[in-house]
Order: sequence, then C-alpha cells, then structure tokens
Amino acid sequence: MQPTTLTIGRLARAAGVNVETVRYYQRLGLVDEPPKPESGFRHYPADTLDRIVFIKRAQQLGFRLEEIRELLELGDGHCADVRAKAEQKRRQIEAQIRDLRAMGATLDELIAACRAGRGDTRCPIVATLARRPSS
Amino acid sequence: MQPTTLTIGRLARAAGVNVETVRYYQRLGLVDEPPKPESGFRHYPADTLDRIVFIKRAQQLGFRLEEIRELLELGDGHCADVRAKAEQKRRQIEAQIRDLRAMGATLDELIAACRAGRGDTRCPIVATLARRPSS
DNA sequence: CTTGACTCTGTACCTTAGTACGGAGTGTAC
DNA sequence: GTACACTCCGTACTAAGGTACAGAGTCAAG
Repeated sequence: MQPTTLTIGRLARAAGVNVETVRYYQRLGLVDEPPKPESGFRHYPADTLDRIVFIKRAQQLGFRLEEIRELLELGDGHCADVRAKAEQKRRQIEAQIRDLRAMGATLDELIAACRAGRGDTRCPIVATLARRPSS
Repeated sequence: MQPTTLTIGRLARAAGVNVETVRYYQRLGLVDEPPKPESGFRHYPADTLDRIVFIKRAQQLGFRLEEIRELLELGDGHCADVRAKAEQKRRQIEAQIRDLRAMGATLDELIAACRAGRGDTRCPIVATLARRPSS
C-alpha cells in the first residue's frame, strides 16, 4: 500500500528530479505548493508527480518551461489548442534542423578545403573565417 | 587614407558588434586590449578587427566562445588541429540534428493521435505526456 | 532520547553571451 | 571655448534552468 501523498524528497526521487528542482518549479508556478501543516513537512498528492513527469517529458520534446506552463494552463479539454502548440513546436524544430544542416554544410566545405590544402602556410579554415569583407 | 588603428567605437562599428561586446571579449581574453596611452583613448590595430570578424563567423558555425578561444590559440600553422576541431563540431551538429529529428518524430505521432481523436474527454498529447511509468 | 536523515526558507551562485548604467575623463567640431 | 559624442572603468543585470548552501526545525529508527 503506497501512500497517496509524498514528502518533497520522495516526490523528487519518484520523478527523477532534484528536490531543488521541485522547489524551483513551485517558484515558477508550474507546480502547486501544498499548505504547510501546523507542524511538520508538506505532503504532495500524486497529481504533483504526474505534473512533474509531464514537465520532464515535454522538455525532452524541446518545450521550454515557459511553453510548458502554457500547455499546463490549457490543461485538458482544449485539445485543438494543445495540438496547435505542438505543431508550432514541430515547425520550430524543423527550422532548427535547417539551420544546423546549413552550418554542417559550411563546415564540410571548410574541412574539405583544409584536407585539400598542400600544407601551405595558412590553414584554409582560419583564413576563411578571418577574411574581412572587402570594403 | 583609412587609419590603421581604430578607437573602440569605430572598431565595434566596423565589426558590426557592440562596444560592450568588444570589452566583453577582452575580459574573456579573446581579444587583446592595447595599452592605454598617457592621455586619451586606446587604439586598436586592424588585426583586432580581423579577430572579431573571425569570432562572429565561427559563432555562426555553431562554435561557442570557449571553443573559439581554443581555435584562436591554435592560430595558424597547425592546420590539422584546427581541422580536428571542425570535424568534432561537425559531429556535434550531426548529433543535435539526430536529437531534433527524434523530437520531431515523437511530436508528429502525438499530433497525429490528437487529430485522430474523436473529441473525447482527454487530449492524447496531454494524456501521453502525463502518463506515469507503471511501477 | 539521541543520532542521522530529511525538510524548510531564503539567498546566492552557475553557465553563456552579452547589455545596461553611472560618473568621470577626453576628443573634436563648430 | 563650449557643446556633444565618445571612452574608460567597474559593477550589475538579463534569459533559462537549475544547483548549492546555511541555519533552523522535524521526523523516525534503534
């Protein structure tokens, strides 16, 4: 029989995060802080664990905490709104991939030029990067 | 006849960066700070402009300032070392692209599930993200 | 009933790449 | 010769996502 509430330490362990991280999420308003009892430690309901798991999953999908806060505010119900955010994030990811591919292609060119170099004085990579646009 | 030295403001404008950025690079040791004359302002040689242009270019290729510092320390000459860093960065970029593609694929699945949903109570995206691993 | 582990609270610190600001000194154009 | 722009210098602040720590209180096992 597992307890239906947890101390912050058990909650954090169950979620695979740091206690400080839970507190940080509370400060950001991502997670509710239960009232402090007259004496002793706070008790966190299992819902809070679900919430933290949600946050970590969404982070893995590339959502930032601020975006996750918006998702959490949408909550259940407005499925189309959630989907719209997911689609927007999908487009952002696609754009990031394009940028990275362009970087990769430029690096490939520089690396190839460097390999083709005949050990002459100046490294083509350094030379290319340092070349000032002719004024 | 252009002057062969620049004040920090002219240098910054020529490089397309902020004056504060030049000072920041100096603090990091990426750029030399010329000695301050008895009276008046420092004069920066054209080399410094080349260096800042180099830094901005390398940044566009995904190098962080710390990595750029290493590249600058390699300087000219050790072409193979520079190339090795470029190749390492190339692999990092490839890995980032892989991660982003995985994120994108997962988002695609969630979006598709959401679209297939029959307006039932719970959004499949929210439901999937919040699902706790069964203990 | 003591020891050790845990919690609470507030605050400070970390990384990365800068930006902003205040007050004093300086350089230049009119 | 006086505005006004610029420089110098140090410090503080920003975003994002936490981490670390001090000092006090509390809980639970033996």
